[in-house]
Amino acid sequence: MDVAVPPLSPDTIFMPLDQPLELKSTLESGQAFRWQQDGEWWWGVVGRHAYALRQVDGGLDVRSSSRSMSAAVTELHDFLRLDDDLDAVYQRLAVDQPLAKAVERYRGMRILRQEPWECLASFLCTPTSNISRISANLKSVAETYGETLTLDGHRLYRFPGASRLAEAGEKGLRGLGLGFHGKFLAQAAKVVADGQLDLMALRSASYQEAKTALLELPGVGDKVADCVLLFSLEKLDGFPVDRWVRRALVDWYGHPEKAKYRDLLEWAQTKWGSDAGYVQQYLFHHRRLQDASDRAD
DNA sequence: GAAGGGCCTTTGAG
DNA sequence: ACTCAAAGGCCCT
Repeated sequence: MDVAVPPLSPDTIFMPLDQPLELKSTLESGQAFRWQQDGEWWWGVVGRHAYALRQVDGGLDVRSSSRSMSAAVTELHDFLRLDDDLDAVYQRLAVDQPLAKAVERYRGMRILRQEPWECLASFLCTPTSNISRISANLKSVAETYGETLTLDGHRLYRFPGASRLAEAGEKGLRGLGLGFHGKFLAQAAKVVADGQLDLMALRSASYQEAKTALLELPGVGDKVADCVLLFSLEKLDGFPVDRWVRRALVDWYGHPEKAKYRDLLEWAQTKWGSDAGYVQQYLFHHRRLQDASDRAD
């Protein structure tokens, strides 16, 4: 069946994919909070540039504020972790019932390789919050303090650097509705801006070394640390246990409700090794959306 | 050292 | 108008 397709603007390029990718679940599964859907296009920022992405047969249509489209494709490839062999991960997880179900539903959901500072700042805003509020908070922060980018008439904002948010301070951030998260974010911003913590260097550190360093920051406990490790610091064995993952582990794998965080973490890492991060993402997303649809009944 | 409890911001749902 | 919950962490017993 033929569908009328508007012509692509001249600077749209097609990026072929040889990996499973589903944009919606990847960008709306609580790992990144600033991508926005407008019709079939997804708008967001990676590095120094704005992007618009559209899922099409066999790949993505890409628009970017970058002058070099080859650099843009490289940057997206990195961001989307297309270097991970997701089908191989699926094969290893297929023996497990809840995971097989989650993979069937959300095939193509990928872990993202985010910028460590934005990732840390984002997850400092998550405790006892919810995804829609977290997204609103981070949007305010970026619009207030971030550099403006434009792409095809759309305005997007880079996430502000640590020194900019250190200047903003707790007051400025609380003023944006961040609540007590504003204090943690301001404090972390100062530590990073002062060079006391080199986030990028943690990419080449071990899981334990990197985690120990993150746990020094006020507002960073086991869970936030594991999110930053998994979503931005190359630690695919990171296994953040939040409310939803805990429910999944209790109901589907027989763990006691009050199991200690570190016992659950060790169990997951022993069982799934460096697939633990993907396991967590599928359990989280599956469980969260399942409960949401149950409530809608 | 482990375990339990109170507290912290804001927002939306019921 | 009230209570509950939301990708938790900290501090005190």
